[in-house]
Amino acid sequence: MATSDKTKTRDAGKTKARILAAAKKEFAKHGLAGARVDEIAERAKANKRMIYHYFGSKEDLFQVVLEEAYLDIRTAEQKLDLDNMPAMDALEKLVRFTWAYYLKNPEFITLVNSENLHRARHLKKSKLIPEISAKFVGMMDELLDRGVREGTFRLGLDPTQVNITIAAIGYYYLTNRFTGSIVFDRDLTAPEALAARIEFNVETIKRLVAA
Amino acid sequence: MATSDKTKTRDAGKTKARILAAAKKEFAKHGLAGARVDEIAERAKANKRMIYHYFGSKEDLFQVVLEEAYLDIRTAEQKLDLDNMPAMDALEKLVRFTWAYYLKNPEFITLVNSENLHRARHLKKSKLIPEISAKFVGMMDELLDRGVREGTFRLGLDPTQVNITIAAIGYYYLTNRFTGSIVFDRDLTAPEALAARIEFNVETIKRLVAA
Amino acid sequence: MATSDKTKTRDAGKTKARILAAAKKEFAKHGLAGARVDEIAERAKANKRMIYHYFGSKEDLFQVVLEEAYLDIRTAEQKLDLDNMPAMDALEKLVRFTWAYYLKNPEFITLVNSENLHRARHLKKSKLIPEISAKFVGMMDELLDRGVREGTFRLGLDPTQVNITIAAIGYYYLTNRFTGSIVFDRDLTAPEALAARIEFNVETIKRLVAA
Amino acid sequence: MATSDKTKTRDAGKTKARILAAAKKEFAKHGLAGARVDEIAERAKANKRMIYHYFGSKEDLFQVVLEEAYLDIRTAEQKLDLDNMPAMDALEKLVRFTWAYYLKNPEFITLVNSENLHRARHLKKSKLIPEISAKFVGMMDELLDRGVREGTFRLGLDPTQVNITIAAIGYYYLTNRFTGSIVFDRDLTAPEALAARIEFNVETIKRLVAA
DNA sequence: TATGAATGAGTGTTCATTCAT
DNA sequence: AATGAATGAACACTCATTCAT
Repeated sequence: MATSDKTKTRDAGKTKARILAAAKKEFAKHGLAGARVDEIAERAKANKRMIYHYFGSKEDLFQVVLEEAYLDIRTAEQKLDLDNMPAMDALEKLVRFTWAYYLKNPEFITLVNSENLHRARHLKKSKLIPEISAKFVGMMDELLDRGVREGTFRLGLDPTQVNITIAAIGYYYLTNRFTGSIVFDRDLTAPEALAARIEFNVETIKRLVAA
Repeated sequence: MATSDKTKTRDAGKTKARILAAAKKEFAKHGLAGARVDEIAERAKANKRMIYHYFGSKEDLFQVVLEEAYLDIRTAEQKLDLDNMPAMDALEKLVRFTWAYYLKNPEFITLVNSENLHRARHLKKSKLIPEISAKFVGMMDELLDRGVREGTFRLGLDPTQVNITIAAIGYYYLTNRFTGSIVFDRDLTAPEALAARIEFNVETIKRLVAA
Repeated sequence: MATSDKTKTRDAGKTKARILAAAKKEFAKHGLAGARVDEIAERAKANKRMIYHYFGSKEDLFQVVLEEAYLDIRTAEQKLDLDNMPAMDALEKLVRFTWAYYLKNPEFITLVNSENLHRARHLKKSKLIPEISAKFVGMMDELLDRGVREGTFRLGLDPTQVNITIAAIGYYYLTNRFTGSIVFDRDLTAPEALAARIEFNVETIKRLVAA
Repeated sequence: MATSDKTKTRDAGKTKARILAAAKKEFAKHGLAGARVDEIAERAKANKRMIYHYFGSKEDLFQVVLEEAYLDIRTAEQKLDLDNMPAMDALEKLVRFTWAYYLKNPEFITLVNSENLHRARHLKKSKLIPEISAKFVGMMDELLDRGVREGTFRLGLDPTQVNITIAAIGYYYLTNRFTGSIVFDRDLTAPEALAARIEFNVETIKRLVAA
């Protein structure tokens, strides 16, 4: 009788998940400093006290949100199955995936920006991130090697630089699309503009690695 | 002797300038939400009241700081004198300049990030920005045209995409160097790392535009 | 023992009531502009934050205080039971009641003065006031009609003018008793002075309506 | 040569007068607490420092404004020349004058209200006010005596009560016209409403004093 | 597990007043 | 006589966090 009519509450896992989802939105929208704990609680339809119960503090909550964000993108990348196609195709697939992921998960970019404003203070404390990052880095190592062997990639490319560049040309466009739309006097957020950008990016990367 | 140790006071222009400089640092360090008006006042050795006297509000001050930042980079770009050299050299010069400017003025990046978090709310109100942006955009238009005429650039390149890409590969690296250093397990801020990155970027852009 | 000395805490209703009572005093004493939120909090032995939690803002709090004040006097008037006596007696009763109410609730006058300084900005937003005012206005309509039927009141009296006049001769005396005491060089606040005034007012109204 | 092109400035008397006029408006509009010294300075097109130079402080300025206000109405009353007509006519003339004065000088009412909120703190310090008030009070003494002698006024009327009542029925209506318009669901500020009120007031006073 | 009430230290902003010229 | 710059105390309001149940 006690819990029967309150299935929403009294369920630790769900409450925690709702808080996390709400926090992700709030942190993405306003950054760490601008985010409001009250707002997170309300959005999560959870009592504010629960946030402290489960996560300890606003900053700790931010760290968990951030870790989850990285975990999510890295997991998705692992599922790309890039090994069963020519290296050049695999690379294009990765470029398109990265762009699509940023588009579908705009919080990722804002969270990372916030974290960099804080000089990666929270990420440094994480034990999870280095682990999952290693796999991601290894992926590009192998891909570039394979491309060289296949004769389509040039030799001597630094995998980290390539990785960063792939991220950069998508990430920068999206995070700066608001100021960019003013500077370039053009709606960078329009569907056609987005479509044009990804094609341009694919071309950029292909030319970058081409043998 | 009387005024020697108080040269700072009773000079509206200087006080305003000190406030602006202090605000630039504070906003760059903590973002709009995280910045503290008290801190700005203290750093500027000015009375907090003066900030409101000269700038109206924290947000208005942010807008002025942002405008000044854009004005500064656009002014510096205009001084590059790119017309008196082959287009490919001019492009490389621009890439190197952009990178150097970001490095020397790290606030620029953080301010722009902050502004994008706020969806360019302040830039939209500015009358100055569209004006100075137009010139900047025109510069690339002409450069690409000339490169094509000189036979070194390929045809059909979108100047805006090129501009964005030049900014992206520098900006992203720098704004994300803290999380990046963890993800890639490598000190991206080390002088050698910076040197390597700019060379990589020059290569990237050259390959992008090459005929 | 546990809760005995802290009965005030952890009771939303009581806290709210304490804030309202404190606000009434503070607003009455200093007006809207002169009132201090800190002072209200202290007087209410409540945290300042609670004021904003329950009432939103200083102005909103003022509006609630004002509404309560009007509600209180209108409720008290409804209890007068003026129907079971000759109209002239009823009118006198109302005059005496109004005076007594002003005397016992000096905040009412000051609050209304404050609100008029602000051109009824807050009252305009209220949905409650028009409702309760209608009943009050109707009361005088009926009373004057009855007085005419009973042959003691003259015909053609405007109920609103009578109402205003009854209020005026009491309200003005009390709100201006401080400057009045100087101008007339006489202590208008002395008990005898008050007693004399109400008798004079009864006479004034009786002569005003007499057939 | 020095002052020729600056006739506005460098004239102590005029600056003082402009400050006084501006202060009257500002105090009338916002009360003592709500009034802003900056606003007064701006309205007077005077330097803020001048206010302190001439008047010492915000409160002292308020006192001067208040004294001037009382001085003005009392002076105007003295000019009414009530002796050369029947007492009843003189009384009516006074009632109409008082109403007209309030209407034409709405600041008077608001200033007096403000002063009463402060329990006549400033008026108490004035040496001027008791003097000029005495004459005003004496006027009614004589008028009532004469009315009795002429056989139109009843005996035993307290001049102070009559004075207060004449003021009350005009003052209250005007000061409370904003809340009144809501309570009585009628525009008390309309020209017709004002015209109706003064006639009602004349009737009220005539009936009050009638033999 | 969950909650609504409560808090103290800020946080942006405003104000009357004084300083230096 | 007049001014623009500057100030410190206060003000309305907010926030992350804890208490009591």
